Amino acid sequence: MSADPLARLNDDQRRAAEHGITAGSQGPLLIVAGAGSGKTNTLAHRVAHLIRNGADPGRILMLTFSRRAATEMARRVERIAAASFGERAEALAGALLWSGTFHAVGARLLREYASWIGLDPAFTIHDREDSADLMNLSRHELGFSKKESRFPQKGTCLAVYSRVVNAEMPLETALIEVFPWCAMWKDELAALFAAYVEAKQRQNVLDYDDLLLYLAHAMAEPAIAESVASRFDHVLVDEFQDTNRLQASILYRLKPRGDGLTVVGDDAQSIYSFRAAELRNILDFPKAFDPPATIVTLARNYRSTAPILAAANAVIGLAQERFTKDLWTDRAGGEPPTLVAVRDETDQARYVVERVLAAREYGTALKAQAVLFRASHHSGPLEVELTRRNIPFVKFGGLKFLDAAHVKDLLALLRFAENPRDRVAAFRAVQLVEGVGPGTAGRLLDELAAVADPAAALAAFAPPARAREDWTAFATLMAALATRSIGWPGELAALSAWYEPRLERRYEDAAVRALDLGQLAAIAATFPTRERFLTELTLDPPDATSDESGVPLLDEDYLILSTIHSAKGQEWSQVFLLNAVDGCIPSDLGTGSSAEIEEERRLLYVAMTRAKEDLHLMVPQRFFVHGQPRGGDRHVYAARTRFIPPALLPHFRQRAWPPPEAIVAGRMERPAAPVDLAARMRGLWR
DNA sequence: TACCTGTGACTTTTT
DNA sequence: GTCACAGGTA
Repeated sequence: MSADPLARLNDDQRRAAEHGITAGSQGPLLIVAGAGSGKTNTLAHRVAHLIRNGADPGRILMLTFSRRAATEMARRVERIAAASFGERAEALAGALLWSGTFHAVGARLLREYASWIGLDPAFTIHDREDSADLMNLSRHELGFSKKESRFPQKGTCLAVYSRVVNAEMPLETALIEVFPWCAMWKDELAALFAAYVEAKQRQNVLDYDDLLLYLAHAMAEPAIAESVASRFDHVLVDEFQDTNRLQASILYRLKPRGDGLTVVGDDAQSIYSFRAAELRNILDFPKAFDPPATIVTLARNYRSTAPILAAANAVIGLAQERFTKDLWTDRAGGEPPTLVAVRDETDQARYVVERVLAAREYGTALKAQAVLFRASHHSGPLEVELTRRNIPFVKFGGLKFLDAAHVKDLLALLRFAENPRDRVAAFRAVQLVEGVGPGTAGRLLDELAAVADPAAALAAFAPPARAREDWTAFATLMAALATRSIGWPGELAALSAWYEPRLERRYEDAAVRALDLGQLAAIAATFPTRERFLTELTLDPPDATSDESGVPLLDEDYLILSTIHSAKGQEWSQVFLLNAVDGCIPSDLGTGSSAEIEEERRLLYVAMTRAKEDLHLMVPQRFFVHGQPRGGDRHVYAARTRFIPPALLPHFRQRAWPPPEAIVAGRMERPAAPVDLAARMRGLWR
């Protein structure tokens, strides 16, 4: 144990870590922490310092916004605690019982307090897809799918609902401000949402928003608020600029006077307004309390070289509105970021691979390098090139393992067994039986909903003639799952065995998909019960799918591919940003309002500030458009992102790749004598 | 009623 | 390249 555990912090960081401990006051604290300013480190030191000064780690609540931030935080606290506690660190491992996303903590508290609020603690949690499907059922039942002019699709309906809940705003306001093209459907949407809520309650399911909504409303009851609040002496919130109003409500009900409350954030890195993140949460935090919260600002950047930081500062400097100061660093030297002009996405991928391999030759591990992009599908050509050249990579963000149809099938079966009233799961599950379609499924579900014992009704159900043969095996299997006679995780193996013939019938690539089922079984084995598996899988889905290349083992070296959103809070030695062109950043889907444009600018800022040593912004001159006939060659010519106008070019180095000479050397072979084209042109008219 | 096929609209970021 | 939906057939 070192003499001063905080010795490695600078003065500002130390003030943040020690706040309220030496002074004896436990007033609220706001840490405004710029990119790379050692934010997570400071927060982790604060937690360790609290514990060292007598705080009970079991009574510390650490809330983060994303799952990735949650794991990162837990890891750092454990490491720092281990360093400063020495031998006692062993006893501390796992002592931080309450650390996770708002949603995960919400789910856990709701299960504990279920009986207080008339909730069945065995509720299942619907992910976004499931919620949209359930919304769709109500949409059909109300007859909105057959309107003369098009009614919003299920995903849009859910987005409106989610906005209303998370932003705590009236439906009308949400429609006007965020979904103006749906404003004509206000009454229908209100009716739809009412039906949706009733459907959820009948089936004993909660969606993501409910995890926050139920908790917020429960906490409005003084008795419950007091009980929950009394469990926590300290509450720390990371990425506070990304929280929405509903989350703020929960926080203020938990700690109305702000005692022991610490929040950390950076308004320049707010990139989640599509999820109703409310920048005012962080701006108004200090004055929400009396006396106001203490503010500590961390403006020194320890991550990037001076030229990279200067370029990033220049980009964010053009923002219309900004509250935090520029970051500074004393890391001298380094190259300015490079703007790389390439012909198309294929060359872009080749350039990245070439540079990644070159850097590895000079000693930069693949893991210390990352390729970032705005939308998940932007990495497609790069993934092809990486696979072709046998370079291992792991992709974060975008399509989830759980989104694959065959994985969803298996989970639907499992969820149906766990909660027979879960209509979305049941609807999907029973249609896996050959000869059962939407009609039969609907009829069965109505029967199940009407009886007291759904398991018995399932066994007694008489399916249509051609489904009869398959049905017996299905009903037997589901009965076994209902009575839990097989045991966990053997249930999943039994389901897979039943499901696999269907897999081969349905999909060409059944072999690849079967691997996913194997992986699912491996994941399942790490959970003690079926219920825990289902809950935690919904809230904490695995990131990577097992395609042909397979998931690299954790001790292997691999390249990181990530959406910018998923890259927040991370850092790498060398960073590539794909498609730094208008239409991608800003996305042409997000250029409606100036607020949206500003968010895209912050997105570029977040991407740039991930780099420690080298930063490459890729500018493909053209790329192919989706949604055209096979083999079509429609493409658009792209311009450099508008967030790097000519005035900012001095902060960058520009190059074209491949260099012009390479093209000449590779392609041209001059004829012995020059061809006199001019003479031929003249000859055309003679 | 299940299932196949053709047509048209849409395609972000995450819990 | 996907999803929602309409229409035809067994």
